[in-house]
Amino acid sequence: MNDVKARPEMEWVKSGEVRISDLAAELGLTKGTVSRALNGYEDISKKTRKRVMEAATKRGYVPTTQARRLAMGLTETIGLVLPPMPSQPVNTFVSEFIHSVSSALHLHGYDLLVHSANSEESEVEPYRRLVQSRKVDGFIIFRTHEKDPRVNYLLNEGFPFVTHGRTARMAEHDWFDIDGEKAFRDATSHLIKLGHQRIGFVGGGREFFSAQLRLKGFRAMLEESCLEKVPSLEQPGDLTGQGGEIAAQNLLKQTRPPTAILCANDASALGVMKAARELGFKIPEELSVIGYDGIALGAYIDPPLTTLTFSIEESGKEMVNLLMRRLKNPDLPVISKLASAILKLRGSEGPPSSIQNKYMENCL
Amino acid sequence: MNDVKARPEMEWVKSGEVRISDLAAELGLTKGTVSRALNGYEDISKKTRKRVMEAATKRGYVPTTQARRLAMGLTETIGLVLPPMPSQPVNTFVSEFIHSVSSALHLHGYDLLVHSANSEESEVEPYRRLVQSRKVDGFIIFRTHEKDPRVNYLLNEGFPFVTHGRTARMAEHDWFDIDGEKAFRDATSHLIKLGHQRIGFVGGGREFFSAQLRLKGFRAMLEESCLEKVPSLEQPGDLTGQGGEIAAQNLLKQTRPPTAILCANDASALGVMKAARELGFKIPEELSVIGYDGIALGAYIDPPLTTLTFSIEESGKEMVNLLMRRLKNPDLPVISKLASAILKLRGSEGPPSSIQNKYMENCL
DNA sequence: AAAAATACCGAAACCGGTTTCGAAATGGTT
DNA sequence: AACCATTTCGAAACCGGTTTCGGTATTTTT
Repeated sequence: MNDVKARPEMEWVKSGEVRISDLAAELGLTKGTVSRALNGYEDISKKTRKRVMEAATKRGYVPTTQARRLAMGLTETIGLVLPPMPSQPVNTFVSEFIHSVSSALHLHGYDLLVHSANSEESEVEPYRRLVQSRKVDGFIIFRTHEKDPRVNYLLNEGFPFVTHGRTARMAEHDWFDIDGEKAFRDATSHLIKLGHQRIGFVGGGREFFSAQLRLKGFRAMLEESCLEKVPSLEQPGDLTGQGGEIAAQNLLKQTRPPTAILCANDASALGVMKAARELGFKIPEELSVIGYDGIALGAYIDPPLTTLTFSIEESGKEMVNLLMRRLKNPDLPVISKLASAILKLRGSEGPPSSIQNKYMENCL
Repeated sequence: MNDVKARPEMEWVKSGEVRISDLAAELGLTKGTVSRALNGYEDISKKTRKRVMEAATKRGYVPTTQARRLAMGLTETIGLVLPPMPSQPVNTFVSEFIHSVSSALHLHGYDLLVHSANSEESEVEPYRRLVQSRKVDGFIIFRTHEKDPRVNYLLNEGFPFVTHGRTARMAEHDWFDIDGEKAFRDATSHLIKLGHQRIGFVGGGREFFSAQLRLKGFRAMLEESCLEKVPSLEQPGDLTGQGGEIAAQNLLKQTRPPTAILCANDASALGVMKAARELGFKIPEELSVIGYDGIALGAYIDPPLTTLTFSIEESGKEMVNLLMRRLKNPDLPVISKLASAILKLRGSEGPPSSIQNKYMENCL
């Protein structure tokens, strides 16, 4: 017995050089047996299992992922397609989100494949390619549109996915979202309670469903508080600082400018603050500004930006949970999860300089 | 002939349902022949090639990636491991970088696998796992340390990778870097020309090699300009806003505070500006601040942050080029590329309130 | 002790492609 | 017409695993 072991063998092989067939030959078994031993099949004796496991760890055997996945008919990979980068990256959401999704997937033995879309081609093209080449088992989609071609395509294909954000077809697919409507109701309510009567709104691009919901929440709270809806106080935006600047100029140059501005995101809010400074508005004394996203940088500007914030970490985790559930059982009914944002008061809002409560009394 | 075609066939199959064997059977060929026809082998007649190609597009055949890669013995995938997220994500570098790397890889037919490291385990662990399971062909590494365990591991394994940033072993591996030393020489020189004599420095963590090089450039320019090196003016930092705040307090509470502060990145600079405001320093009149990174939001604060900036887009592209070259021919000599940052003047720096040029005359 | 049940492992098919090798069919020469 | 060179394709091995099925060895039952 010892003689056999005594013959010179390689002390150490570089990682990934040991195949299952090598192990099998070394142990005098077939690769099928080795495979079952390592994967916990019941038809392997304790003794052989132990032999196999020990040899595997000793030789540093790790199964080749590609081969295993091919044999098992799955990719254990989730795709995430980055939208075309705006010229001005607006916030740190994407990197945080990727980080969170990736680590959550890892707990389930899944990998994250990140693809980037270029702006020339159709939005669904990357998805189509990934589906057809069978590189992924499912998708994480974010920044949904109301009528989202990606969602349409995947629903049509019957391909698993979860969205961050709702769509027109949200009854047909799993989704996770932040309750932006409620968030903006809260923020609006906060401003109204501070005494604001003329509140401006900087939107986030009509294409994003979430932006519409935020606007909806804003309008709803205005109506609930018996404040008249002034169309000129609702400005479109594009989620960038530049868009915020333009919108703010349109708002503040009016004969009766708003005393507060609610922004669809923090980047817009920063643009608004810049424009306000340049037009001579003091924040928060003469103008309150509230953003959405909770970016860390908001705490370092003057005044620190009051914002609506939520846990990106949690978002990623929840979405992965939804997706894993779907992959395990494609026929389960669709479910969704709505998380809420919280208003983080940091100082860019306050009571208006001259409080006029005349309208307030009319309500209720 | 027509009879044969006239029998009912499926009009449309869902994506990814056609295998090469289906195509072969349909065409009366073997899968080997079909494969060679599709891959441009010369031993296929024009006629059959055309037949095969047409049938392939008609049936929407796309080869299964897993199978192809297994057969060809490569993964066509590059790994990128995200470092543990700081509690306050500081900038948009990561998402931009991922986007750029991903789209550059895509041009070469490669995929990007994004993994995230959790802080509990060793830094090399994710790399080890990816190497052993043969999930990737190479790595993109960023935020290098001078003595980088990841680099050590991969060099030892002989596994291909490219770093963003130099290391102690930079002669042994391909790398891309921004010339932070030159950048900080430039920035320091700019401040000196404006008349500053006492310049503070907020570092970026001793563990990052790039931070040390920036400090080196700062010191070199001081010496070149015959300004004395004051140890108390060099404060450590951690690339976060909070770190910047603390460093700035240490600098500005001194009996002779600096008239300008150079920061290892923009996030630190924002922290510095916040602390300066709170201590009553007017920027840029009483204190000049310069950052590094060129984050877009820096343009929206008051005053807009002067910063050193470079193209992340280009960084990603260059690194992918280096890596692709390495993968094609592992035995090529190592090469590197050093790009330069440019000083983007936005307004957070200016001449000191009281210019004292007495020391200047002594130099040369 | 013979029969039946069980434990354990080998053999082989399979996942879906790629690539090598050799044979048949075609074409060109003499 | 016989012969050799090319063209063209089929057959089969291979990548590195997983999983089904069936056959011994071994144990349990009667």
